[in-house]
Amino acid sequence: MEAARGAFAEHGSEAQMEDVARRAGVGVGTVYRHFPTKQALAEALIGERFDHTIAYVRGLVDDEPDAWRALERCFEHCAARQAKDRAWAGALVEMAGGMMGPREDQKHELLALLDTLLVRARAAGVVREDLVATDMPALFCALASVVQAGGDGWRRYLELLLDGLRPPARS
Amino acid sequence: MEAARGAFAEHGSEAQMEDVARRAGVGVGTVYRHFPTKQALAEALIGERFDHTIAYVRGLVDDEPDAWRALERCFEHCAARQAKDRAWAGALVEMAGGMMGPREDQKHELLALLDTLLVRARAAGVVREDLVATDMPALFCALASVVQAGGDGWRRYLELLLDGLRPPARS
DNA sequence: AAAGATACGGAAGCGAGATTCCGTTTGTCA
DNA sequence: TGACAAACGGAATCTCGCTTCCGTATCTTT
Repeated sequence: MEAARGAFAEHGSEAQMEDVARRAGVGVGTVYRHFPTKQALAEALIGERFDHTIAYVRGLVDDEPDAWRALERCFEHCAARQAKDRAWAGALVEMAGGMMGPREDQKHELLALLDTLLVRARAAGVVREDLVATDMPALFCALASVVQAGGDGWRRYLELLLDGLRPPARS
Repeated sequence: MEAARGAFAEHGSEAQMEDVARRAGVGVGTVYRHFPTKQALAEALIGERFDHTIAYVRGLVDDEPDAWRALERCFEHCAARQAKDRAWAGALVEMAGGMMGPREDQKHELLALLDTLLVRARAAGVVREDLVATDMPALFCALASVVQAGGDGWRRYLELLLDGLRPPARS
C-alpha cells in the first residue's frame, strides 16, 4: 500500500485519501485499515523519507573526504528529492519552523550528522565560520521553495546558495 | 472593510471569510456585497501589495544612487513585509512559479523596475553577471520560506543570500 | 411621517474531503 | 465441503468553509 507515496509526492499534504486508494487499487476502507488517519499515513511516509535522508548524509560523513563536496552533495540530494516530492518539501518547512513535534529523534540525528559535516568544512576553511547545523533546515527550506516554484533550473539557484556559504574571503 | 488585510496577513490564503467579517465587525453577507468571492478579495489585497512594492522599488530606482545598496534594500523590504504578511509570501511563490495569470501588467512592471536595478548593479560590477530580473521572484520566494519558517533571525539568511549574489571575484 | 429603496446580519444550503460502517468476498480450519 | 474469521470495497455520514438568501434595520424622498 506504500504506493501511496506517489500521491503524496505529487500533491503534498493535499493528497486525497480516495486518490491514494485508487492508486493502490483498493477501497478507502482498506487504506484506513493500515493507517488510522490521513495524518498517520503522511507521517509514516515522512518518517521513511527522514530515514533515507539520514542514511544518505551518513554515507557522506563516512565516504566523502572532501568537506565542501560533501555539503554540495548534501544540498543537491535534498533539492533533487524535493523536485520529485512535494510532501518532503513540506516536512522540511515544518522542521525549519518549530523544531518541535514528532520525529524529534530523527531530526536530532540528522542535525548531528549535518553538524559533523559542518565542523569538518569549517575546519577546512571552506565555509563561513558562522554557519551552524540548525541553519541547514532553513536553507533546505529556501531551496525547496525555489525548486517548487520554477520546476526547472533550480541548479542555478543551488549554486548561488552555495556561493553564499563560502567563507567571506574567497579561496 | 479592508481591515480584512489583517486576516489574510495572519493566515495567508487560509484566512476564513467569517473571520474577516468578524474583524470588520460586520456579517459575512456584507463582505460578499463588496467582493463577490473570497478569491476576489484575496486578489484585491494582493494587487494592493503589488502596488506598494512597485512604488517602493520605483523609489529605489529614482533615489538610491548606490546600485548594490538598492538591491539590498529591495530584498530587505520584501523580507520584512513577508514577515508580517503570509498572503504576500504566497503571492510571490505564485509569481515565481507560472509567470502567468492575472496582474500580468503589475508583474511586468515590477520586473522592469527590478531589471533597471540589476542593469545598474551589473554595470557597477557589484553583482554576478548572470543574475537577471526573472531570478528575483525566485529569490524573494526562497527568502519567504525562511522568513516564514523561523520567525526571527531571517536577517542572517538575507545576508547569506546577498553574499551569493556578489560577483565571483569579490571586491 | 409613510412608502420605497438600500444595506445588514447571520442562518441555511452546498460541495469537498476525511472517516466510519456494514454487507460481501476470500481464505482457513476441521 | 461447511462454518467461521479476516479483509474488502465503497456508499453513507460528518465536518468544515464558502456562498446564497431572506427577514429586518436604516436611510431617502415626498
